[in-house]
Amino acid sequence: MARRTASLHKEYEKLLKEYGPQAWWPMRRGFAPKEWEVCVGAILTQNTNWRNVEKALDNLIKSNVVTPEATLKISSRRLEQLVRPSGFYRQKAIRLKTLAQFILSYGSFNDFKRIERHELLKVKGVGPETCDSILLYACGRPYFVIDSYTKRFVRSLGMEPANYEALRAHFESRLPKDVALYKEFHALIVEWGKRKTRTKL
DNA sequence: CCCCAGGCCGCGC
DNA sequence: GCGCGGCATGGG
Repeated sequence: MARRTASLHKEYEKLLKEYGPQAWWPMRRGFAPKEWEVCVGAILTQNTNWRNVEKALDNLIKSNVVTPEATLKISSRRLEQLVRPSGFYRQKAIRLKTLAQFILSYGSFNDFKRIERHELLKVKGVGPETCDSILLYACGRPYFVIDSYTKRFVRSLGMEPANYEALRAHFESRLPKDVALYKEFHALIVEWGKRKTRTKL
């Protein structure tokens, strides 16, 4: 176990060599998403195919609902219709408004960025994966994201994934505390997962 | 027609 | 602290 897990960084290097550097968060319209868009994506992708999330993101962008302020201002009914393609749309509309309100209560997004993890986890609709996605990809903080792809990946290495926190500790304790590395490794794992399950692009 | 997708909440136990 | 049903759309 120790030998296998100690080589986690080598698994990273293998993926990097095979796939090349990935976008840190799915790139849309040819450029990297803004911080709030990452938060929105993290909520909308909960148990949902990213393709459906993109449709919802397109709707939000077309309607210029691209900030926490605009997300609070729009009616719940309208917001529901915009995010509808991503599924669970009533829940997700609520979660977006809740998160927007929460972030704005910090004043600026930059102030929000220093939030304690356990505080962000208290927000209704923000579970461990959504939380760490926001912390890593929107706040630039060194928290390794554990999602279904990550669990599949460690299983492919011959480990049984433990609970979320244990798995996160597993990654974080065996990798240099490096935000860029965490982002890249996670993106590579997602790419790995998509290639493995892809039947058709 | 059935299964799945980058979860999370609320409940019962 | 863990297991389970509910939440909903779109693609294979």
